[in-house]
Amino acid sequence: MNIIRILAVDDHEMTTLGYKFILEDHEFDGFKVHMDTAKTFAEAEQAIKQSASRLPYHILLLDIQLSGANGDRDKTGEDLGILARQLIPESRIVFMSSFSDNYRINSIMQTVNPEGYMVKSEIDQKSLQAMVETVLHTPPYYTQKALVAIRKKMSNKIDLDDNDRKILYHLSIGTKTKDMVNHISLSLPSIENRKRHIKSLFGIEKQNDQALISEARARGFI
Amino acid sequence: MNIIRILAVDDHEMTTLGYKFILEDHEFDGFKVHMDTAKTFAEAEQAIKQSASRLPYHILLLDIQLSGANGDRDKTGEDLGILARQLIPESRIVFMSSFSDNYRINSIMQTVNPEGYMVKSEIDQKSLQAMVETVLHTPPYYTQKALVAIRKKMSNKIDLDDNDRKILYHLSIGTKTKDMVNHISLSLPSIENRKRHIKSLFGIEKQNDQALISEARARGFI
DNA sequence: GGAAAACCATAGATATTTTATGGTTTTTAT
DNA sequence: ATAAAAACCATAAAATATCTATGGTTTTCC
Repeated sequence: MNIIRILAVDDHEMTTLGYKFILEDHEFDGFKVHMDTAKTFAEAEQAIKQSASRLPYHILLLDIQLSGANGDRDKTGEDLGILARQLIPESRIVFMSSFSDNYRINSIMQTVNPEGYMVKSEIDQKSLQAMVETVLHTPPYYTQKALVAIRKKMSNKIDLDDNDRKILYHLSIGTKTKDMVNHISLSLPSIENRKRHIKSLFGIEKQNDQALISEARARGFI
Repeated sequence: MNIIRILAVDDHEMTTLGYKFILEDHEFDGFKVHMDTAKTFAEAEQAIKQSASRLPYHILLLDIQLSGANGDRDKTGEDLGILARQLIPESRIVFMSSFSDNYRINSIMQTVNPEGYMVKSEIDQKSLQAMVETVLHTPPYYTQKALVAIRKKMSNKIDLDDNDRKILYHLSIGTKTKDMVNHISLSLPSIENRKRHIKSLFGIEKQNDQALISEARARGFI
């Protein structure tokens, strides 16, 4: 009987335990699952590094938000994914996203290009098992809400460049426009111009930042 | 018992008949299917227009390639989709694509943004029925191979503008570079420059058109 | 081998984007 | 309510990027 080795990473231990019980107990066709778990970025990082030199994990289940010890600017599951792609490229990577992470899907599709993407509210016993099968044999596996987000992205005709996206990102986290010059290599008037330009692309000329943020969110940019 | 009205369009009559038998015979939960069929762009166009003024179709199943009477430059299922979105915006649109149409998926996602996309080789009784249910209740519905194509698109970091895509398209249909000036409003040196530029984006500097075409295909641009 | 097409390089012309500057309007905090 | 901060807007000059004309070299294809 083959063993499929999975590493599940989530800062809520109950979550990874749930994955573990469901998948280790299930009778797959031709293999059994063995699951390791990690609660923090550091733990996961070490597990991935160790596995790289010995037995690489077949599947990584990565939570996106990892509330680490040191409060604010933490490493995320996305960073773990990028690391794993380098160290164990043959592993299948699946993101376990909460709804609020959904705006990240675009970035994650480009930086990690995961074999699977599940929105947590849609995860149950059946979908977990189906995910493992699909990801091993015929990736990708996306849950319905992930598909909705992906469809929204794909149908979007407007393409913003990197600076535009940075502006929207900083707006979304409350950075003041005048302070963006410290994070984006553009002058203040340029940033203002770009904001105006994006607003016109979005069809919300002459409106304020709040309108821009909510429109950008509705369009899946943030 | 509610009636779900579907229009299926395909130049192979057997195909639409297959859809019709499968879906009209099946016992859905709370509704029955009534299906009309059309073999040509013109027939489908008329059916859509008529339905717009009376009872709009709930679902449209559109083949992409419609070999019409007049040989070459025919209207495609994509054009039908665009038309239908205007005339009966409440209808759900599902494309039935053969594998060779797959490069169109990007364009179709932007021009029509269909509720479903099925690759024909993956269509069977079960998937057809699942598609109807999903598209009515929680779109979108994509088959596995469609997902693979979508994933490829999403993970692609390189964004080419309209002129770049036109150049690749014309290359793919065998237009000579020097003749592209008749189809694209750029000078010859510009087109040459852009080809060089795209090649460098693709990491195939100093290679010929053949390499460019196959790389563009591999990356899902054509 | 010769013609056609693809490919490459340079420099001037165009177009776009950025920036500096100086101002007006809106928001925010007290 | 008012003063300060930030957002917003407009203009013109500067900097960049893109396009084009031209002329040449290499590759491809009969």
